[in-house]
Amino acid sequence: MNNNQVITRVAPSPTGNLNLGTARMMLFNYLYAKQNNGKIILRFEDTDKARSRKEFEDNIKESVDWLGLKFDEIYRQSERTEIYKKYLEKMIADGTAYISKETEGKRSEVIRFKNPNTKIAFNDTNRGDITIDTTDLEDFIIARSIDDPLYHLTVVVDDFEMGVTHIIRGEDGIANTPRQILIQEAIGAPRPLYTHMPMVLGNDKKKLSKRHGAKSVLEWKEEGYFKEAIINQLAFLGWNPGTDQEIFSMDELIKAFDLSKIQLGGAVFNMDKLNWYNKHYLSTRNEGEVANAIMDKLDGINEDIAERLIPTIKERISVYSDIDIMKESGELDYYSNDPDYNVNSIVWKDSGLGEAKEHLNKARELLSNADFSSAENIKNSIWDYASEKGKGNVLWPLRYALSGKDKSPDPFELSYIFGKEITIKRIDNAISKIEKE
RNA sequence: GGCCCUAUCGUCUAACGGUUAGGACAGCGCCUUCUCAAGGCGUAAAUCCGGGUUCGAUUCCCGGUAGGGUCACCA
Repeated sequence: MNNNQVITRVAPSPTGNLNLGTARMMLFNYLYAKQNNGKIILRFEDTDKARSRKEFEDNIKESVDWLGLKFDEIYRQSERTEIYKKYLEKMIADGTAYISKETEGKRSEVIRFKNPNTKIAFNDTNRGDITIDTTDLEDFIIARSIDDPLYHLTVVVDDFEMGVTHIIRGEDGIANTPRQILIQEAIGAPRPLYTHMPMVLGNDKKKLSKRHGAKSVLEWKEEGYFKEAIINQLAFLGWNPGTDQEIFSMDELIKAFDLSKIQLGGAVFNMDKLNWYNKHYLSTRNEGEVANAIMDKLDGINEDIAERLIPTIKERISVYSDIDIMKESGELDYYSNDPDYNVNSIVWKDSGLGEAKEHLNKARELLSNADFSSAENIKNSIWDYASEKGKGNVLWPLRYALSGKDKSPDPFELSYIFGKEITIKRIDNAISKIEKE
């Protein structure tokens, strides 16, 4: 047992699903522990029996597993009542706590801490010395009863019992620190090192919350975000390596992480940057895995077409859920249904309807004899003609005939995706539409 | 409101008294191109204000201002 071993902890209360803010706190504790060959403890602070739920605990566990955060030890405070009781009894015997008769509140009797009413000065590793007068804290309550301890007591006892050396927590913990130091001193616990991280903010600069549509880690996962993107994004919220490197794997983060470089001011969560990270990781992902994921989202589209559509989709999304958005906006309709045409749109710029028809006929002929095994081959079959007649004059009507949209992938790609039969059919449809005019 | 924390481009940030204040995302422009997307190149954009200290302040100190946090028999 090494007395100098770094031990960090993260202590969520299972009263909700794991959100990004807490996940970020876990990440920093994890990085710091790992880079110092230390330990990290996960402790469920479930002393509030009314609000704590097993399903949230499960959600938190599943989330950290997915993120790749491995904890060395896991505890549940509700199973440690005897330990807290021991300290409570000792404190009462010592006179640092006492049983108090109450005239207000839910109980007629609670246990209060005997506040010495001093100024507490503590050092935050990054913020320097912070001094707070504890007088207005009064004799705060540390337990509902001897068997029913409250947060401040359990935190201090556990951090002591578990040998926690470094507390890395949110800035909102600053206000709690004096109370906890008071209790440490009462039970003779050493003072750990404190680092308070800036909050994650929404666009309105307020603490990120459900109101901002803040999603749980698993919900991000459901949308198709990669854990690498989320970890990378989270790491850069309130920290940076001081170099121009933006992309970091977990191992690189462990090496590069520097607690002293943690920012002091709050950081706004930037969705665009997350999407950028995710697109990056999408591009470096195993192709088979990506193909399967995209394929799943493309149900409802003919399987052969969907198969050939995959690379086109991959290039156009940042995250898999973008495909759902494309579907809803109708952007994918022409992959499963022949489009309707607005005759005027078939024509490229100021060229005429007759000309469009002529080029479509020629394109039909060339494509009938073309090798459809790749978009490149299709392009080759028609490229010379298009170059000669003007690419816009030929390619725009062709592309429009295939998609019925002003904006779409290029006609070679579309032809390849559709295959010869559908390609020819749609050209015929467009031609007959022109003829009906 | 009391107490505490914070303050560089729109956003995330670099700078540890001397820089043309750098990078990334987003934006804009150009190139590529039949359109869109992707890609390449480029461009615009910041030291909250006022006092000090100093030969010299983004940087150190003080005061404002603004933002955030916290004031439970929650954690």
